[in-house]
Amino acid sequence: MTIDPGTIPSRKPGEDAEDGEGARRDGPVLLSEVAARAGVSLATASRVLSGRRSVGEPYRGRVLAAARDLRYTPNAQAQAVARGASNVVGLLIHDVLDPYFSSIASGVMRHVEERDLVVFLASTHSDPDRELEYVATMRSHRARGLIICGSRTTDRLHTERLVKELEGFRAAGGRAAVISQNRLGTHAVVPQNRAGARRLARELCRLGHRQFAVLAGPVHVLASRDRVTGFREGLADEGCDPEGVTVLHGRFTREGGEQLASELVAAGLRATCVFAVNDVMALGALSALRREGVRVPDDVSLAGFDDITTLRDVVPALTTVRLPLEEMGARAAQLALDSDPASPPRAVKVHADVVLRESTRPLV
Amino acid sequence: MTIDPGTIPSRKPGEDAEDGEGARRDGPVLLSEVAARAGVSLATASRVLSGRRSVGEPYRGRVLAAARDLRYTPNAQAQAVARGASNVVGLLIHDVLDPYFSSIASGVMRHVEERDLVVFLASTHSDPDRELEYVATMRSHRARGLIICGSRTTDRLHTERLVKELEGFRAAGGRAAVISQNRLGTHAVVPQNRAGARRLARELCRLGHRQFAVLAGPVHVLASRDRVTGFREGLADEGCDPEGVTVLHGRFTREGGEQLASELVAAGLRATCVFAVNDVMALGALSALRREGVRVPDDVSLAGFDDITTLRDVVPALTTVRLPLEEMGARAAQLALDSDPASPPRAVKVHADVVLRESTRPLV
DNA sequence: GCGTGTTCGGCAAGCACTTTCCAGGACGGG
DNA sequence: CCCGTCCTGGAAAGTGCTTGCCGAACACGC
Repeated sequence: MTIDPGTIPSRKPGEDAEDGEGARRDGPVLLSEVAARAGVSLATASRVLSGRRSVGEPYRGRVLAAARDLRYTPNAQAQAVARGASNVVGLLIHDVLDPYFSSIASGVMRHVEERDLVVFLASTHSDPDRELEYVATMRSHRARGLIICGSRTTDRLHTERLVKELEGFRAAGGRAAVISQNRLGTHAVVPQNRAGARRLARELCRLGHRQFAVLAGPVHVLASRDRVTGFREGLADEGCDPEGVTVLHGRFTREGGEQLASELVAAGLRATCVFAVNDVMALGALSALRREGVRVPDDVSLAGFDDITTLRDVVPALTTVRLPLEEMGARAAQLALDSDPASPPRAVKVHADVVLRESTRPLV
Repeated sequence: MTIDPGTIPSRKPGEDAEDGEGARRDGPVLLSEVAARAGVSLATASRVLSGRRSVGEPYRGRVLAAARDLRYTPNAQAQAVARGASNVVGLLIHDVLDPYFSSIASGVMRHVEERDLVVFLASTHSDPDRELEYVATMRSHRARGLIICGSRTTDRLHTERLVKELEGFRAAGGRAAVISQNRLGTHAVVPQNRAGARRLARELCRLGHRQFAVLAGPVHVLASRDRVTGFREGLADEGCDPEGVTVLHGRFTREGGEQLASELVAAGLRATCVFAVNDVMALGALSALRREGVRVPDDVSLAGFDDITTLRDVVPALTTVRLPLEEMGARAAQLALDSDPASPPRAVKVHADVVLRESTRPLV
C-alpha cells in the first residue's frame, strides 16, 4: 500500500507546509477560514466566491488566493439551504442494467453535465411503491428537476398517488418531466408506441406474413398495451385479421421474452412472425428460439421495439422500431430544467420508425 | 391534458379541503408549520420525526398526525447541514452506456438502496479532468461515500492530483473506495486482471493456439496493460513466445475494437487467436471481423475480458474472463460505507475466471 | 416527606452558507 | 459646495433543521 494515513500515527509537522497548506485540520475547510485568511468578512468572501456581487480588487484577489491555498470547496448543501434552490436533478428509472433505461439516462446526463448540475439516480425495479418513495426522496432533497422514465402502469390508484406526489414535488419548487404515455400532469416526452407498432405491422404484412404472435409485457403496462393495440391496427390496415394473433403476456424483461418464446414453441409455433413488444424481450425470445432449434428468420421472423444499442451485436440483426432514446432523455431533461416554471405542461411526441433488418424476411 | 395548473388562475378555495389539506401553500411545508399545527415546539416536532429521542405520547401522536396531514417532507439538505452528515453517495463511472459500468452501478445501487441513501451518478467519459472535477463536486456535496470505478490511468501527474483530491474528500468527512488496479490510498476492489489474462492465455495455448494478436486499449490504461502483461505471462508459461504476439493499441471502446480488428485484417491476419482486452472491444472486433468476412471461430478464435451481460446475446458466444461486476460494485459500496472510518485502507481482490465458450476453438 | 433520579418540553445556540440592510466613501452634477 | 447617486464592505438576519442544556414534572426508595 502506498499511502495509508490510517496507520501513520501522526504527520510530521512541517511536512506539507510548503504544499500550499492543504487540508491539515479535521473536517472540511469553511468559508469563515477563507475569510479569516484573506482578512475580510464572511460576506465579502461569499460574494467573491459566488460572484453574485462585485467586490473590489484588493479584496477579490486575496479571497481567491486564500480559497485556493486552503483548497476550499463550498458546502453545496448549505448553499442550497441558504439560497433555497439546489442543483440536483432526480432521475428515476426501472433498472440501470436495462439498455433502454441506460440509454435514456445517458441522454439525461449529457444534458445535465453541461449545466453543472448533479444527477440523483434511483432505480425502482418496476416497483410502484418504490417509485412513490423515490419521488418523495427527491422532494426531500429539493431536487430542482425530476425525470421519471416509464412509469408504465395503468393502475388507477397508483397513478393518482403519483400525480399527487408530483404535485407535492412541484409545490416544493421542483419541475418534473415524464417519459411515458401517461403524462402525469407534467411535461412529457411521449414515444409514439401505437403508431410505431402500427407501421411495423404494416411492413410485416407487406413482407407476406399473415400469422402473427405477440410477446407482450404485463397487461397493466401501458407501453406494452399501446404497442399491441397499434400492432393490431396495422394488421387491420393491411386486411389481416387483428383477432387472429396470439398474444402472450409475460414480464417486460429478457427472461419474460425467453419464457414466452418457449411457451410459444411448446404450444406448437404456428406464427410465421413474432413481435416482441420491446427489444429486451426480443433478445430473450431470440435466445429461447435458438435453444429450441427454431431458426430466425428462416423458420420464423422476429421483430422488437426500441432499438437498444445491444442490438448492434446480435445475429441476426433484429428488425425493430427505432426510438431515439438518448434524445428522449435529453429532451426530458430540457423540459424539466429549461422550461419556464410557469408554463403549462408540454407534451413532446417522439416519432418511432421501423427499421427492417435481418430477423424478418419476406415470405415467398 | 388532464391537469394543467399552469393555466388554472386560482384554485377554488375549499376544493381539496377534505383531502387531508394537501400542499396548498407556496413552497414546501416546513417543520415549523408541523410544530405549529401540532401545538408543540420545533424541537419536539424534530425529535418525533427523527426519532432520536423519545417523546411523550400525547405529543408524539399529534406531531405525526400533523406531518401526515400536511404531507411534510423534511428538507434533506438542511438536515445534512444541521447534522453535519449527508446521506448521499457519489458514484463515478466512465459511461452509463458501457455495460461494464452499468453492471457495477447496478451493484452499487443495490447496496445503497437498502440503506436509504441516495446515489449521485456522474460520468467522466474517460476524461481525467472531469474525474477530478467530479470528486470535487462530491466533496462539495459532502457525500458520505464515493465510489470511483476504473480510474484507469498510469499518468503520474493525474494520479497524484487524484490522490490529493481524495485526501480532501476524506478530510471533508467522506469515505472513498476505488474499483481499479491503482488503489489511491483508499479502499479498493481490485480485479485480478493480470492473473485472469494469464489463465486465459494458458487455456488458449492448450487449445493449440500459437499465433496471437492482442487488441489493447490506450497504452496508459492500467487495466489494459495488466491484461496484456498477464496474457504474455500465460503464453510464456506454456512455452509460447510472448514477444511473438502482435499488440495493437486503440480506444478502450467498441469502436476501438472494430478499428483494431479491421487494421489486423488489413495487415493480413496471421494470428489464429485474437484477445481483446475487454468485452466491448471484443464485440467491436467481432462485428468488424464479420464485416470483413472473417469467420469466428472458424477462421480465427476470439476472446474478451469482463463477461458483460451483453455477451449473452451474441453469436458465437464469446470466450472471456469473468468478473463479478455487480458484486464488485456492491463490495466497493460496502467498503466505502460500512467500514470503520478509522480503519486503514483495505484491498479486496476479485478473482477472474476463464469462461470458455464458442468463440474459441481447438486447433486440430 | 425528602433527596435522588429519570423523563421529556422548550429555549436557544448552533450548522455553513447567502443576502438584506446599512453606512461610509467616492464621485458627479448643478 | 452640497446633495444625490453609486459602489462596496461588514454586521446581522435570515435558510430549515438539529441538539445541548435547563428545568419542570413525576416516580421511587427509604
